[in-house]
Amino acid sequence: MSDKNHLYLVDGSSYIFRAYHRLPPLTNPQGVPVGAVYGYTTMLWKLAKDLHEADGPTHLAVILDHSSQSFRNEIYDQYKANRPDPPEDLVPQFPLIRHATRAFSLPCIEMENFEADDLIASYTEAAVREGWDVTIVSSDKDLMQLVREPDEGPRVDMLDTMKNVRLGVEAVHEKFGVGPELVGDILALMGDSVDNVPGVRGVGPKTATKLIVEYGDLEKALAGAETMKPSKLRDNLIEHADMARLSRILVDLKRDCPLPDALDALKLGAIPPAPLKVFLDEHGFRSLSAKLDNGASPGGPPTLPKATSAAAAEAPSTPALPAMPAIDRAAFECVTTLDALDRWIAEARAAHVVAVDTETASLDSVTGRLVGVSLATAPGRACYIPLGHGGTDMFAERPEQVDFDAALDRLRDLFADEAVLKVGHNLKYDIGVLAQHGVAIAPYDDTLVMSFALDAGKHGHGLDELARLHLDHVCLTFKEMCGTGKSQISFAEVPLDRATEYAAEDADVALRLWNLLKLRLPLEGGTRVYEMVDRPLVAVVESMERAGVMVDRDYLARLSGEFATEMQRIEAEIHKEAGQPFTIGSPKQLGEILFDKLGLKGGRKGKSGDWSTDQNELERLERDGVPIARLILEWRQLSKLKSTYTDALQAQINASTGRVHTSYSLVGAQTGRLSSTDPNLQNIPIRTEVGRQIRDAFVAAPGHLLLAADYSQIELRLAAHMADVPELKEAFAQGQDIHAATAIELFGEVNRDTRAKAKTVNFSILYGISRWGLAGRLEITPDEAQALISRYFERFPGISDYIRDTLEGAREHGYTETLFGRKTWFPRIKAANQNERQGSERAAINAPIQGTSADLIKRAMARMPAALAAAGLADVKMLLQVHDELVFEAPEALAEPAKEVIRGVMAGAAEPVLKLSVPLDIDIGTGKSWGDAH
DNA sequence: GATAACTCC
DNA sequence: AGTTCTGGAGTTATCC
Repeated sequence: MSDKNHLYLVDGSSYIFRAYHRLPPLTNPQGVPVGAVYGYTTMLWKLAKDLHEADGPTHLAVILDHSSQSFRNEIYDQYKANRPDPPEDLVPQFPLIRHATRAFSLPCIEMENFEADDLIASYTEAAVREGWDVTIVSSDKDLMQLVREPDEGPRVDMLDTMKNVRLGVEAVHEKFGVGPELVGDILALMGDSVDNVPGVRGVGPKTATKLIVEYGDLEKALAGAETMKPSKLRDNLIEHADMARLSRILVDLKRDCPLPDALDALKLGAIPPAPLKVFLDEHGFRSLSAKLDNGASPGGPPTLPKATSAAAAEAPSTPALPAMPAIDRAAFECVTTLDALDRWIAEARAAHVVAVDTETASLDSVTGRLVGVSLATAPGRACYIPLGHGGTDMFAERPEQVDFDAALDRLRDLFADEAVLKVGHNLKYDIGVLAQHGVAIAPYDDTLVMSFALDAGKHGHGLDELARLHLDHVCLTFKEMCGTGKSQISFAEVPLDRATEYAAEDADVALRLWNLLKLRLPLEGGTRVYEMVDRPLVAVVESMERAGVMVDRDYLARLSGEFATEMQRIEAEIHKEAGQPFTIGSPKQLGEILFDKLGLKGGRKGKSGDWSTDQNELERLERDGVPIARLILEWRQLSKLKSTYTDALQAQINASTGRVHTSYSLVGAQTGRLSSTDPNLQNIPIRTEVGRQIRDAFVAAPGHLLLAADYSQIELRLAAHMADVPELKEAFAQGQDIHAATAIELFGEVNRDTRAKAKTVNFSILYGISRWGLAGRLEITPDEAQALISRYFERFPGISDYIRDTLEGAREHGYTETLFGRKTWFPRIKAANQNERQGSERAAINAPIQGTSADLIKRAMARMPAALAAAGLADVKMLLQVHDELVFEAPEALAEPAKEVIRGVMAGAAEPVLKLSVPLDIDIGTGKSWGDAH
């Protein structure tokens, strides 16, 4: 950070036009349109907040056009003559820009006869003469003439706050192909239809750049026209030379206007909150107002997190903090004696917080051998304790290290110390590794989970990514330590000095991130969901993973064999139908066989140019009476079941436990759902009879039963509650068939057909489907689908209100929220690209419902172990979660009593913070296998 | 590594 | 000018 003065000049007039087109048409409580003003206000907030940041403003002024007339009209009476009137709902926002600026106690400068651009140019000149840096907050191409980037001396750049990019000389070159000093010449040749700068007919940006680059400047290009070979361009240049010269004068910026305020008067300081508060409340800018109430004041210490506007969503969230020392890998200590270890442990106890990271020989927390532990006690204070480096056999060479057991004994006490908070990034992993050695970790904070609670949807949450975003630091990578592919080595083989740099850095970074994120949680409303749901869940989910689930290997092998035989039979039939052998598993070959060789009609091609052969397409062919289609579908199903389940699952059985240990990600789904990998136990087949057999491979241990408990219709229930639909709530309260009830509302009668349709509509609405999507699903026309949707909204007006309110909220704030306050961000909700935007809209409609459902089951999971223990059922183990279902393993005698405890915890998951207006019904079954338990 | 296909809620 | 074709996940296979 430099103590140099840095002047920010905000081009208010051009900003408001852009904001008007980019932001939704909000109105304030008085009904005045304020969308652009809101954008402007959040921009000022962000700019003022960056005071004291590197490259942030020390001085700031907003520059406005005084009127539509300026001295240029005297030079050329047609200047800006055919500019259209501003849109009707933008006009009342012009004066509000001045109000907003005054509310921030910032200088607002305008001057008769001069345009904002001229004042900006003049202030820039004056500041540069004083040796100040200048940032012009605008994306107006005319102002690019002012950019400068000398080897030494002041720098002038531009800042586009909407795209959050800074533009320097390089960007000018990119846009115009020449440096800033020649931009005026380019603009003069091009002309500008909006400002009615004539330019030369037939010359656009490309030709203008070509001419200036070739001849050197405007005058030389005009002079050179005479010698050009005859062309339309040559004629135009000669004919319009005078217009080009006039244009050059019009686009030139006046750099010596009188300055209404002296430079020093533009000094940026703490912004008095009182007038700002009045302004924010007057216009209903609630999120900013709340921030102000929370103590965040833009412009002066303390500087706190930025506004929760959609614009802010695109930038990384980095609150200003007391300065931390730079990350210095050379300062990390490699601990090789017990004395040194004791000193670090004492330091951690004194600090009452320690960041922890474990290194293992493989990436599996159940089998991964512990290789070392790193600790950090303060930013910049970190060490690595190697415990298992070197070869594993008795005679292998091992670098000097502390005694494994003695070190773990000492760490065990520290990690269980109630007075020392343990911080880690993805602690679930470290808890799992250390549990293998009888070491427990409590209390703890997890920066991965904290980041997710704050920024789900904004960016990833990996340690390296967060370090780049929040600490502007690039971490050493695992790849740099261990290599990749065949030559990859185990972390145990990494030399101690390198291992120390890598491992201690991770602990140091985690601790720094924790310092940032713990500050943001309460300010941004993330505390409740983090403390009540996600943080306690880390240990609960870890114990589920470690428990694993028993899988019957012989049974799977038998199924694999059956599937293989059946596949061979079908394969032969398919090849016979096709008249030649081919790879059925290749969609490309299959498409060619079906549509080129056999000449089947009605195929569609995807964007790769290949024929589509997906399930929809094959089912269509089947209906058209094409026998091969059915065979392919059957073959595909068996192939999927065999490769993904019956073969793969056998390989996933852990050799030492004899069980399958999945890994759950707490940050895997933007909505707050868990995800499951290695293997994914959340997509075990159930829909078809053949697939269902795989569920029978998941069995209870001898003397035990599996118990499966699932929420019935949870998302529809939550939709009925959240959108406040009396008819649906009533139907749920009376335990009615909800799809049948919907069918009555939609079609006036219930039969198989109308119920199935109603069910489709119910789910489709939750997913924000369009009429075209529904039409495809129900095989009706888009018009009929639209009629159905309209009728649904008419019958359940709460649903259409919910959708409207959810989308408005997402556009205004950039995020949606669950009933428990979990945020999901939608940075693309205002994307110019329609597909992207509508995709975000559908996701935003669904996220509060799916996310609330995820919150509920997670709350149930977090409470479950204690509830079971309190009922004397500590031997009942929670094993699996499948979004609305929990699977337990219970000693046979405990299965019945466990049912009631589990039902109680699940049904009461919303309480006490929330009273739902619909009951939560739980279906519970038991059996020797997962299949039986359903 | 990308794409298409399929599995689940 | 012309299109819009349900949300959230993970794994396997083929092909480049």
